[in-house]
Amino acid sequence: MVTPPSHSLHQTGIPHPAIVSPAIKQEPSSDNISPSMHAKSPVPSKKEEDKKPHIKKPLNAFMLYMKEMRAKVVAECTLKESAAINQILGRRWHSLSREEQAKYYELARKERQLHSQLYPGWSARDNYGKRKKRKRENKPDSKPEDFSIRSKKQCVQYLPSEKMCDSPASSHGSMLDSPATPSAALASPAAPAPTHSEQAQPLSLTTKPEGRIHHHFSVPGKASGSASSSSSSSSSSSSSSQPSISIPVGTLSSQSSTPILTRPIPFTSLHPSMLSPPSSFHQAALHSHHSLFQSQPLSLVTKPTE
DNA sequence: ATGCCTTTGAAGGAG
DNA sequence: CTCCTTCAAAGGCAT
Repeated sequence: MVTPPSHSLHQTGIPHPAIVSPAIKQEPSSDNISPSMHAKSPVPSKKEEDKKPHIKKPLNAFMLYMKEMRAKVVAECTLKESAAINQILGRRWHSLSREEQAKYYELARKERQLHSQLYPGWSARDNYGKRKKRKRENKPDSKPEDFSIRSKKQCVQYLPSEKMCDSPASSHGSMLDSPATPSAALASPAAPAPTHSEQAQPLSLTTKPEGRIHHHFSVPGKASGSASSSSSSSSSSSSSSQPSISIPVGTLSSQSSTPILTRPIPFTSLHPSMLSPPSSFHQAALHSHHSLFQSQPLSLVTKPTE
C-alpha cells in the first residue's frame, strides 16, 4: 500500500516533519502545505534530552489551512499575533466551500496515513505533558460567572482598523457577515471522502467518517466561547478557564433556545458518501449553530433556563 | 525563559 | 456511547 504522497507530503526516506529534532530544524517548508514541522519546538528539550525526537502530531485540515493562509492573512491584515490571525482563519475556514475544505481534509488524511505508516506505534498521547499546559485550573470557589474575569491576557482581538480582514472578534456584528455567506454556506467539512469530493459531507461536524460528531452541539455547559466548539482548551468543565469568552453554563442557549441542536444527529452512522449535500436541515442547523456562536458569542443571556 | 492566547480537528481516556 | 482533555501551528504578549 503505501500510497505515495501525491502532494507535498514528504517523500519516502525523509525524516518526517513531524519529527522535531533538537538539532535538526527543517527550514520552513517550501511546499505550500507542508506537514507539520519545524515549529518552535514546544518541547524545550530539557537537558534530560528527549529520548525520542518527539514526533509531533500530524496536522489536521485546519492546521494545514492555517499554515498555508497565515502568511496571506498576515500580509493583508498586517497582523502578527497568531491569536488574532487564527481567529480570522477560523472564520475563513468556515467560509470555505466544501470543495476547498475537502482539499485540506484530504491532505490531512494523507498526513495521518503517512504519519501512521512512519510511526506505527506512535500515539498522540506520547506527547502529552510535554507542553505543560496548565490551563488555569478551575477554581472551586470561583463562581461560574467568572467568565468575565480573565486572569490571563485578554484575547488579542486584532485592531479594529483591520476591518479588511474579517473581524474575528469584533463580534459586534461584523462577524456574521462572513460566515453567513450563503454561497459558502458552508461548509461542510467534508470529510474525508476523497474519492467523492463532491459528496463532501454536509455538516462540518463530522469530520470523522467513522463517526464522531461529539461536542460541537451538545455540550451545554461547555460551549466554548469563541464560538466554537470545540473544546479545545478550556472547557474544563465549567471552568473558569475560558480564555477569552467564557460563557456561563446555559448561556449558549444551544440547549434552551435552540432545540434544534439539542442532538447532533446520528450522522455518525451514516457513511460519508451517504451524506448528501447539506440538506435544509443541516444548513439550518449549521446556520443556527454558526449564527448563534458567531453572531452572538457573548450573548449570555439568551435564556437562562427558564 | 516559558506559557498563554486563539482557532479547528484528531485521538485517546474516562465515565 | 458520550464527554472531556490534550496537542498540533505560531507569534506577540504576560508573567
